[in-house]
Parts: sequence; C-alpha cells; structure tokens
Amino acid sequence: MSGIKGGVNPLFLREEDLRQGIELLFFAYRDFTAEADAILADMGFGRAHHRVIYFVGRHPGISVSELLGILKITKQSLSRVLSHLVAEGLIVQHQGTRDRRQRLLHLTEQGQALERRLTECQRERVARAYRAAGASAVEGFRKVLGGLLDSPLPRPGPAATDGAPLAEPDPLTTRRSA
Amino acid sequence: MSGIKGGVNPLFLREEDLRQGIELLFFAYRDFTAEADAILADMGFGRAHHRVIYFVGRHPGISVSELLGILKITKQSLSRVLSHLVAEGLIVQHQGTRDRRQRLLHLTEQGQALERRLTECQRERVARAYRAAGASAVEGFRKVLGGLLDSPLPRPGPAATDGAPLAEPDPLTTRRSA
DNA sequence: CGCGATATGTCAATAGTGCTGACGTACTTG
DNA sequence: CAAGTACGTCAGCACTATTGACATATCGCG
Repeated sequence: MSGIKGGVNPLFLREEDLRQGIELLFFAYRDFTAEADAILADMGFGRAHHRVIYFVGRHPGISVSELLGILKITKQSLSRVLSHLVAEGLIVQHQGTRDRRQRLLHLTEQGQALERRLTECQRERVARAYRAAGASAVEGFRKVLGGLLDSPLPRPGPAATDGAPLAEPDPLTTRRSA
Repeated sequence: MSGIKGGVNPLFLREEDLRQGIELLFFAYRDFTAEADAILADMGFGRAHHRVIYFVGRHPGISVSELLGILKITKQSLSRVLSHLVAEGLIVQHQGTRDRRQRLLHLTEQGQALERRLTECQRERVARAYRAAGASAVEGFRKVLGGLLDSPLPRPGPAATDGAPLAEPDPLTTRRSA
C-alpha cells in the first residue's frame, strides 16, 4: 500500500496514516465520554440522557422534533429517555403557544446542575487537550473534524437573530437538513 | 461566561469554543461510523463486530486477552460477538503454541474481505477530510485527539522492542496499561 | 504430582440505546 | 366537518455491554 507513488505522500493519505486517524478517533471518543458515562451510570442514566440534557440546555425551549433533528434518532428512542428525564424532574415540558402540539423543553434547576456537572468533565478534557496542543493545532482539529461531517456545520458566527422558537438559527439544529 | 478575563482568550478556552469542540466530536464521530454501521446492520452484525474484525485484522494472531485490553470491554461482551464471527466463518481461532490456553485470532479470507469493505468507508472519509484540511491541519487534529486520550498513545516509531506475543510492540495494544 | 494462578468460555440476569409498527391527539386545510 | 398532516407515545424486538457465578484447560512452581 505504502509508496504507490514511489515516495511518501505528503498529505498523510497512506494506509498507515489513515488507520492511525481511525484508531485515534475511536480511542479519543471513548475516553472523551468515559467520565460522564460513569457519572450517568451511577444515577441510572446513560449516554443518551446526557445528549438530551446537553442539547436542551443548549437550546432552551427546543421542541421535540427539533431535538430529534439534532440527535438523528427516532422519536420513539427519544421518547423513552425524555420521559425518564421528565419523571426524574430534570426536564420540564411546556405546551407551545404558536403550535399547541409542541412540547417545548427546558431544564429544571436540577437538570442544569447535572448538565454542568457532566459537561464539565468533557469541557475540562477538551480544554486540556487544546491547551497542550496550541491554537493552530486546534484550528486543524476543527478543520478535520468538520471535514468528517456528512454536511458541513454552518458557521456559528454571524447568525441573524430572528423570532424563531430557538433564539438563534442554530447551526446544530439547522444541520439536520443533511 | 465569555470574557471572564475581560477579553478573548487566545487559546480557545472560552465556553463557546469548548462546547463547539464537544459538539463537533459528537457529530463527527457519529457520521464517521454511520456508513459502516449500515453495512453491518444488513449482515446482522453491529458496531462491536466491526471493532473485533478491525483489530484482529490489524494484529493477526492476537489473543483474546490482548483484544480485551484494546477494546476495554468484558470478556462476556466480547465472547458473544467473537463466537458469532467464528460461527459465520469470518474469524478462526488457533490454539497458541507457546501457551496452549490461548486462542489466537485470525481473519479468514471472508473476514479480510469484510474488514476491507468496512474500513474502506472510514478510510475514504478520513482521507477526504485530510485532503480538504491539509497537512498542517492533520497534524493539529492528531495532536488534539492525542491529548484527549486517558493515556497517550506511545509513538509508533522508536518503541522499545520486546518479546511480546504480538510481533510488534504495538501502540494500541500496549495502550491498555491505562 | 498437586496447588494456585492464568486464559478462555459460558450461562443467567439486567440495563441502556436504537429501531419498526401501531396509535392517539392536535392542528390545518378544503 | 372530514381528510390530511404534524407531533408525540406505547409495545415489542435487537444489539451492546455489565456483573456474577462457574467450568475447563493449561502453566509454573515446589
């Protein structure tokens, strides 16, 4: 495989380099989620609960379908997790005013506390990695990860504020248009 | 949150930047595995089967415990998947010569074919992202991902060769010492 | 040889996550 | 109001992973 062109490929496209990337992704993602997973497990929750708490915290008042669009799971899968979180008092549902079919989601204080606790683990880890790698490495990290996506993440920067359910036309919710 | 220090943090350690990294990791990993997952699902396998096939292909003759060390799952979890793969004729087990308790694992031709097919999806995706981002971004990507690991991946280069079961002192198997 | 440690495999039970199919409710439109 | 669409839930199935308890086979050592 190596040396198809007779020499070293300057763009790291050799079999070995690509496999290293694949493996790095696997190990990094696993370690990245491990701490939060452990906290969740202690509370009878799983990783899916974290995702829901995370994105509801990120987008207060998000509707179930919008959340589905971000997570890209079926509504049935979300339903179980969401009901659980509501039953535990971490999330509250308010009927939408514009469309009363909607259940707009918000974290309770308890939910916010858990969100902070969980995300703190990951934020700390990312901060450590960023600090150790330096600013230009971070830029590269973002560029490559962005390139791995099915559909590129719209830039969060110059977002036009509108009166939509979500305060901002968020890149994450919008992304489901993939 | 932003502006704790009154200004922009040059090292991307602001709340927003860290959250963007967290989300990028989530979306990228999901999209990264999606294609292979679909192929596996068609064959009645899951992601766990891919991991086993991948690492057995990567380390022919690996023992069950070494594989457990890489994957960091319980032997009961591995057992189910491994038995399935053996039953389907994708993996063969040979009794170890040095230690006859060991079952050294190898891919069959069929197993190799599937490994290639699955990994091809991911390799292509990574290659595309690498190409689009450029060599220096790739370096940054690796640096940051490496920083996310619990224990740093020993460099593949100047590793001290020992007489370990695996022909090479592989960074991945060695890593389980975490 | 016999004993303890190691390597592997298996059974049973439990939990989390995701899926499809079948429904029910709420709203929109003709 | 009826038909269609949007939104959400319940039931049942499959995959992954866990813990705990055992069962073999083998190795190393005294």
